[in-house]
Amino acid sequence: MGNIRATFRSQCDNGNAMDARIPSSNTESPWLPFESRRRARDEKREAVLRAAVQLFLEQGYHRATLNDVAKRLNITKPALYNYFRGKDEILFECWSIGHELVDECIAETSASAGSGLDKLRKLTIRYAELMTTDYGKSLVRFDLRDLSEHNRKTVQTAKRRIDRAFRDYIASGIADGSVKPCDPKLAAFAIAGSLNWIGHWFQPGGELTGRAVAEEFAIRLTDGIAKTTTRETTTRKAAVPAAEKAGKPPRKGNASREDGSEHHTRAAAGAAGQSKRSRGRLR
Amino acid sequence: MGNIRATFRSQCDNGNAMDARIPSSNTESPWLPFESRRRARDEKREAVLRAAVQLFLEQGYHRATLNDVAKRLNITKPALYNYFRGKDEILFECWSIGHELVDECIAETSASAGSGLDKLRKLTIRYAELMTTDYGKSLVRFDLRDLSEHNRKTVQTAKRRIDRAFRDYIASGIADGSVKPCDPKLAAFAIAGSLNWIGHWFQPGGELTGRAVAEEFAIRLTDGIAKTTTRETTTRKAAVPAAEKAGKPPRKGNASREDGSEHHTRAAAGAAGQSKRSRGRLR
DNA sequence: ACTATTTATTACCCGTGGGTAATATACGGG
DNA sequence: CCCGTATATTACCCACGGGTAATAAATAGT
Repeated sequence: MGNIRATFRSQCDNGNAMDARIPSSNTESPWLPFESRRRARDEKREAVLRAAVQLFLEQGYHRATLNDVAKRLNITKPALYNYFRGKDEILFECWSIGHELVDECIAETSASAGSGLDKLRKLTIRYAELMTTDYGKSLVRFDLRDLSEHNRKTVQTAKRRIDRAFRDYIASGIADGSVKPCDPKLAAFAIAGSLNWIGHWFQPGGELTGRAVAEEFAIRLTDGIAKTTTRETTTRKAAVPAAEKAGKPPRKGNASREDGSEHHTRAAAGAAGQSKRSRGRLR
Repeated sequence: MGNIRATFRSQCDNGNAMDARIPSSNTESPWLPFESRRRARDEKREAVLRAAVQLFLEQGYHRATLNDVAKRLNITKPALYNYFRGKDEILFECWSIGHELVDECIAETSASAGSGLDKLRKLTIRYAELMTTDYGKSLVRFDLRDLSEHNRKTVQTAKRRIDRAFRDYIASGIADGSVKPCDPKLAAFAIAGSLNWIGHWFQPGGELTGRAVAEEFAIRLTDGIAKTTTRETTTRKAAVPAAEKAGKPPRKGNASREDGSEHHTRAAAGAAGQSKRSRGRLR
């Protein structure tokens, strides 16, 4: 039955020519079928996450099995446990990467100059574009309840932080006169909801590029509350910065290390990278 | 272990006083603990659906088990199979009810007079309010991929119909001058996305009523594309019409009735009720 | 009352899939 | 060259939950 020895290699024929790191479906496996398996640990870890997030999005978290994930990487299920404590931790890490990317967007936006409306637009366009990527979709397509208690709290906190950013920009926009008076809470819900929904319908192969959707939405969503209706060409900048490697293995270990919560820095490229990633669960 | 004989009755102490039918979390079971179990078949069927949709929303489809559903109704799992062919069919029926409700909204809106913008606003407010109900949430919180091939197609078709309604109203609004020129497709995505997201965050117990959210969203979302910015008090009408009973049992039967697709009419109260519900799957 | 039909119950099956134990192979350093 | 560590494999466990078979209780009809 098993014995999937060589005979693979399958979809690993795109040679190289990739420098963009995180967001972009980077489908190649560091595990070449049966020989030459060395490579930095973190690259493998990230490869697992890339495969996992793709599968979770394609099939849904519950339908996608760890065997599926492993198969896509030319390895077997137990090998995954060298890098993660369990399925839900993989899910959490996908979520974490998404949140780091959002935090970068927020940090950059907050650091920039401009009115409240300017910032709202800037965040909107960045957030929208993020929603067209795999890790961005993670933020809205996965179910909080699949996480452990501890990790769920972490994610909830992060989500609140995002919501806060939208509200703050709107509120400051009202204060500086760039935004019409309105309830920041509901307005934020309306805008963020529309953006989040992108993660449900956007398909990378479609007629629309992520950038195009982002720009259109930025105009459409902010026009309703802007004091002066603008149809400007929005700011143009680089897509998303790369992520540099760091951190160390989770190690399950037979010596019961209870509640080991360690950190894994994934520095931002341009802005202040205070993005951490906590690991470990109690079980 | 088992032997859950009497000793129940639990949460069945709200006496009566219920007349509102479908949308409104109507938590009471026609199966009183162990005596007097008669009642029309369809009422039981609907009670199953009410319990199921609540549980699916609370816990998520995959975490909620049929035992959970049954327990909430004071019955046991196999009893559910008197009314449904399987778990995924229950899910589908929840979806179907939601779609019938949407179809009613669309039908009423289309039948009404007014500009494209008027219709867009009318649909928006109704749709938003629907998203605050259990069956409305079904439309956006459940996963298509949990359905059988056949049922999935049905739902997809229905979803396209909804999308079409939004686009058509926007397009006709552009034609009659009530809406600013824009891409109907993207504008519809933006509005519907925002509305759909309500189904993810709205909690009935919160500070906001469904009606309040609906009215605020109707203004907020259409202001961006309206030619004349209005802050009108939106139309006031009755919530949602009742549903009358009809149809007949699915019956699994040991005589293999392959591919039995029957219909179950659920007439609308005010508008033309062409809402059908197809049943059966191939397996 | 007896019987047929519907509707529920108890007891069970079994596929699936997350997770683990034991083990084999590669790698790196002294 | 050999040993320790990291990393992978094979083979297994077992809980969970959807679904079914056999059966019992209730209901309706005559």
